[in-house]
Amino acid sequence: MRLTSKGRYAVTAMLDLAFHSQLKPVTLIDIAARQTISLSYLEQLFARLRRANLVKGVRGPGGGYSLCSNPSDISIADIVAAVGERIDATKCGGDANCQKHHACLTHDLWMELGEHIKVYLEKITLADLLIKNNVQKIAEMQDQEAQQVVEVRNYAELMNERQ
Amino acid sequence: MRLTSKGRYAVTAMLDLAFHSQLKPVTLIDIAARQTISLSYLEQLFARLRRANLVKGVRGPGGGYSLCSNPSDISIADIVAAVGERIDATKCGGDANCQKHHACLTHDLWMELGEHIKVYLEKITLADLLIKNNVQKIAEMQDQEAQQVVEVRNYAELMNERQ
DNA sequence: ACTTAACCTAGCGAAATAGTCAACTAATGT
DNA sequence: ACATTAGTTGACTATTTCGCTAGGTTAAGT
Repeated sequence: MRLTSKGRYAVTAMLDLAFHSQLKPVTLIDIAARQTISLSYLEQLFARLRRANLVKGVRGPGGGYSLCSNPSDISIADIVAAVGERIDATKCGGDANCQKHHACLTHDLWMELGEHIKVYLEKITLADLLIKNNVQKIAEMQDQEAQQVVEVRNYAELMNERQ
Repeated sequence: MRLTSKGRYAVTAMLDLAFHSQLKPVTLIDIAARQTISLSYLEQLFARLRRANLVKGVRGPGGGYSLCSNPSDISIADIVAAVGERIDATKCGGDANCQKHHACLTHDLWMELGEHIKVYLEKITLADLLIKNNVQKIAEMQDQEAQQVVEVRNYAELMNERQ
């Protein structure tokens, strides 16, 4: 079992999407900037999220990604599974052949642990996270910082043109 | 977060120990044979278990390892932590500096998940596993198989001597 | 002395992670 | 029509960890 940045990035990006894609699609460039995730890596993750029917992409100017369903219908378990993070804690993947065709001494323990975590993550949806106080505060701060970056960039371009 | 064979082996070995070390210490050779774990790898794991005061080693013939406390006082969380498996699911290890000195959008989610798993594993002790039907059945079968291996080995040695 | 088994250290091959880089295709605004 | 934006794909890579091997040293029993 393993839960790494891959799954964390995926959930963070999906949450960012849930926040900002109400009106129009959100570009990966924006998400990458706000959440400080490598753009190329995000692209890989979103390829998987799209294949799992969690997001849809719109091409061309003004394009980007948006959610396929309501935030209340997308669980953390869905997202984590979509990017291929293994929640299962057994060695055998549930086949009960961990030790020479038989189950190992602790097979049941890991099966139950995996099931436990799965149920926990299935119960939490993007909508649950959206209404959390802390999440809203952080998201607002990120928006402000991103806005400042845009302003600095525009200012720099302006000065460049004047030269 | 990550739970690999390292933690699984450690718990399995400790459970084997709880089963067989009632009367006298158990050698890692026996555990390695019963649980099909590499002996050298087991030695590394037991070095950590010993440093965490979960087991004590007795050198010399008739030596081996035994538990430091009652099986009911040793939780799975203790064992997993002793061999250094990270249960924590955050990127920052709880420091809340996942994103440029601040907490990332999903920091709380991973904190709570980690805490949830920790509590779950803290509640399960070696004694809980010992009384499980499945565990007893598997352990008995392993004992029989190990006994057969010994008999085959003795027979082979006997035939060798006759040559 | 000799065996047994704990204890210690260094290193290795395979796999996975967390990316990067570059080229390609598809849709849109002008 | 054409440049721009956005998404897709694939190959490549530095780094880390895992599971394990190989070799030794130390301490205790017989």
